[in-house]
Amino acid sequence: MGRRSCCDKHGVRRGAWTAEEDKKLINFILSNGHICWRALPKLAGLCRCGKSCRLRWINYLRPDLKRGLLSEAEEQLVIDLHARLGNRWSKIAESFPGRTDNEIKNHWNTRIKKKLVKMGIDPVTHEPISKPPQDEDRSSSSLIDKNNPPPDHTRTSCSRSKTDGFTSTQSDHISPASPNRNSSSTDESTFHPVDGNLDGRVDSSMKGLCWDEANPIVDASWNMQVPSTWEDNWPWLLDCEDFGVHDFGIDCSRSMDMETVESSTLEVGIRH
DNA sequence: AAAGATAACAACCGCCACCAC
DNA sequence: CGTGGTGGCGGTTGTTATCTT
Repeated sequence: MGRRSCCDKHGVRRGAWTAEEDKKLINFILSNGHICWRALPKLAGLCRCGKSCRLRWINYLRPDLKRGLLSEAEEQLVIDLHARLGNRWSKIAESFPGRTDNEIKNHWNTRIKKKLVKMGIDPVTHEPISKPPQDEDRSSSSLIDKNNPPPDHTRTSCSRSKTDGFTSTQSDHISPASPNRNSSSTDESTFHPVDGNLDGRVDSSMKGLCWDEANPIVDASWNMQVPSTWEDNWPWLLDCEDFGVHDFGIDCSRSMDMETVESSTLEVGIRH
């Protein structure tokens, strides 16, 4: 509709973030929170667009991020949630404290998808591909009951519509129950992770995998843990030898009393 | 050891929802 | 109510790392 992108492309850096930029961003957010993503780059002295800063922070710099590969249990839960929610990665990511939607999405696209195909399961429909593998161990994947087909996410490209959820740009067989991140009618309102199914039925593969607040599969160490030191949370930044850690006021955060850090990080956490 | 293929992941883009005015 | 700004989401691409030949 002709609206300009959030950032003009002139004078705005793109591509991989440098350690220096990371430090500036971390430093600024820890000190001030992110007041306004659009204004942040200027205030933090970054030649980036706000969107880019937000993404970098959320996907990579947040202190509460878990790193490393998804565990088997996490992977299985992704599969189960995907079967129910479709490609709504942010919703799926909500069940994985410390993981980002981007991370889960990437993991899905690069690993889980292939894994499922190997197992003879269509990663889109979660149905067996063509002839169902008779003797294959299907316990490790949650196949959806034929009477309760999974949400249709056969589209490879879709746009979201205010009124009817997804509008297909490639596939025209959209089921009415298609996932719609805006409508709470079909899934999130009725899907109870603990129950493990849309209507409370527990599919066998979900037993023992259901998200349980009391016994989360993933640890709960994501609650905006306050970094005690820079080395603890952003150790890779210290590897950069092009500039000193102290060049960007990092030291001030180190000496920042914990109350300040706590309030600022808490603020960041609360805002989202 | 080098080249090509593949996998993994960070980052970007475009669209949409929400909100303030 | 309409418009514009902003944040958030999902799809896609680009780059780097790893594996294979």
